[in-house]
Amino acid sequence: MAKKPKARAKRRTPLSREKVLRAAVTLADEIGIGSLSMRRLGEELGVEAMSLYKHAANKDDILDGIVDLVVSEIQLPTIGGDWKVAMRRRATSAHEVLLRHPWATMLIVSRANVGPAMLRYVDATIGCLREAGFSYAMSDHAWNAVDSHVYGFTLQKLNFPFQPEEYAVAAKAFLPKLPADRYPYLRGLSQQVIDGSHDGLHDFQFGLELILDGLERVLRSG
Amino acid sequence: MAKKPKARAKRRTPLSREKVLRAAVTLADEIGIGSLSMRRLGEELGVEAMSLYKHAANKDDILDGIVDLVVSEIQLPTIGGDWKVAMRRRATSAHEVLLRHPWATMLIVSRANVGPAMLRYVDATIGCLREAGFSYAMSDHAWNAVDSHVYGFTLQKLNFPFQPEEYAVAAKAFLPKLPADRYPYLRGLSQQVIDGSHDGLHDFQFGLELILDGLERVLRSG
DNA sequence: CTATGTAAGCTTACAGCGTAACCCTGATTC
DNA sequence: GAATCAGGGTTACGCTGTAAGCTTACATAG
Repeated sequence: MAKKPKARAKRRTPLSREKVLRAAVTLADEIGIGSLSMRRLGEELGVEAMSLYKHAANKDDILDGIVDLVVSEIQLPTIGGDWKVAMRRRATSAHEVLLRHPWATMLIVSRANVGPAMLRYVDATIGCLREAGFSYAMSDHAWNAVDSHVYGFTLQKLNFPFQPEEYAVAAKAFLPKLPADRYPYLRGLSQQVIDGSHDGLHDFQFGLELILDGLERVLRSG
Repeated sequence: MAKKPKARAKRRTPLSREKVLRAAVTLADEIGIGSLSMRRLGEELGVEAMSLYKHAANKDDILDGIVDLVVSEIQLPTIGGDWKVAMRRRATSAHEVLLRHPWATMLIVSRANVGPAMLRYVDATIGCLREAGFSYAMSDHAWNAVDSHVYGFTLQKLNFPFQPEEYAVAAKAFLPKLPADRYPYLRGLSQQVIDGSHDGLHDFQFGLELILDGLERVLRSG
C-alpha cells in the first residue's frame, strides 16, 4: 500500500445533471417511479441524497428532466413526405418508447412539459400536418386526437393487471367474480378469451387507423 | 347545563365506509388528490387518522373506493338502441364526470379497477356494442379505442397549463421561448392563437367522431 | 340491575419521504 | 500563499402511511 488508500476515495469525475438524469431513468425502469426517491437515486450514484441538489433544483426538476429524455427517444415525424406514414410511425414509435419506460406516460400526462425534446416533438408533428395541407387549427385537433390515443391506449395497456400470455388463465380465475345475471356481456367476453376464440389482446394499430383514416377524409373533404 | 356536557361529545352516529369515501371524493375535489392524506381526511370527518382504518383496509382501499364512486356517476350506454348515439353519450358523460373530478382519470389509468360500478360500466358497454352487431373481439377493440380517447383526451386537457380564456395571453407570453428557427410550426400555431384565428380549444367531439365513424364503417364492412 | 363483548374511537411510535441550512475539502485562480 | 468556489457530506424538520395497543360507549345476556 504505497499511497495510504483513503477510506472513501474521492469522486474522480464529478456528477452532472446529465448523469443524474440518466441514472434516474434507468433506476425508474428497474424499480418503478414510485420507489424512485432521492436517497435511492443518490445511493445508485454513490452519493448522498442532498448532493443531488447540486445538479437539480429539486425532485420535480428531475422528473421534468427524465420525461424530456424519454421523449427524445421518440422518432420525429418526417416533414414533407406522406403525412399518414409519418404520423403512423410517430405514434407507433411513441407507443414503443412509452412501453419501454412504463412510468413515463403517467408523468407526461400529469405535468406541463416544455422541455426542448418535447417542443421539438410537437413542432415536428404540427409541421408534418401543416405541410400535408391541414390548417393550423386542424393540425392542432389532429395532433391532439392522435396523442389522446397514444397516451390513453398506452396507459390502459400498462395498467391492465395481467400479462398477455396469461389472459386465458386469468380470465378463468376471474369468472367466479362475474355472476351471469349481473355481468352477462363481460362474462361472455371472458368466455371467448378462455376458449381462445378471442386473444384478448388490445390492438394499438386498430384505434390508430380509425383516427388516421378519419383525418384523411377530413383533409380530402376540407 | 343539566347534563354536564362532555368535553368531546361522543360521535352520535358512527362513521361508515360510505361516509369516508364520500368525504374523500369531496375533499379530493377541493384540495387535490396529492394533498389528500389520512390525517387530513380524518380531520375533515372529526376523527383521528387511525380511526379511518376501522372502515377501510388502507389508503389504497380508499382510492379504489373513490374511483368506483366516480365511475358510478357516468351514464351507462343503453343496450339495444342506436349504438352510436349510446356510445357518444357514454363517452361524453364520462368526459364530463372526469372533468368534475380532475384527480380521477389519473387513478383510473394507474390501477386495476374491478369495483362493482366499473364492472357494470364495462358490461353495459360491451353489451351495447354486441347487440349492435359487433363481435366480442370487435367490441373489445371498439371499447378500448373509445376509452383510450376518453382517458387520453381528458388527461391532456386537465394537464394543459393554461385556462381556455387565457390561451391568447399565455401564447403571447410563451412566444419568446419559441425561437423561429427551432420551432417554426409551434410558433406559427401560437401566432394563430394570439391573433384569434384559432381559439386553441381542443375538441373532445372531434376525435370521438373520427373513432365512431370508423367503427361504423368497420361494422358495415365486417 | 349489572356484567361482558365488541365496535369504533384514540395514542404512540416508526420508517421513509423531500429538502432547508449548514459544514468540509480539494482544486482553481489571482 | 490566499481566496474562491464547486461539489461533496451531515443534521434536522415536518410530512406521510400505518402497526400495535389502549380506551370508551353501547348492545345484549343473565
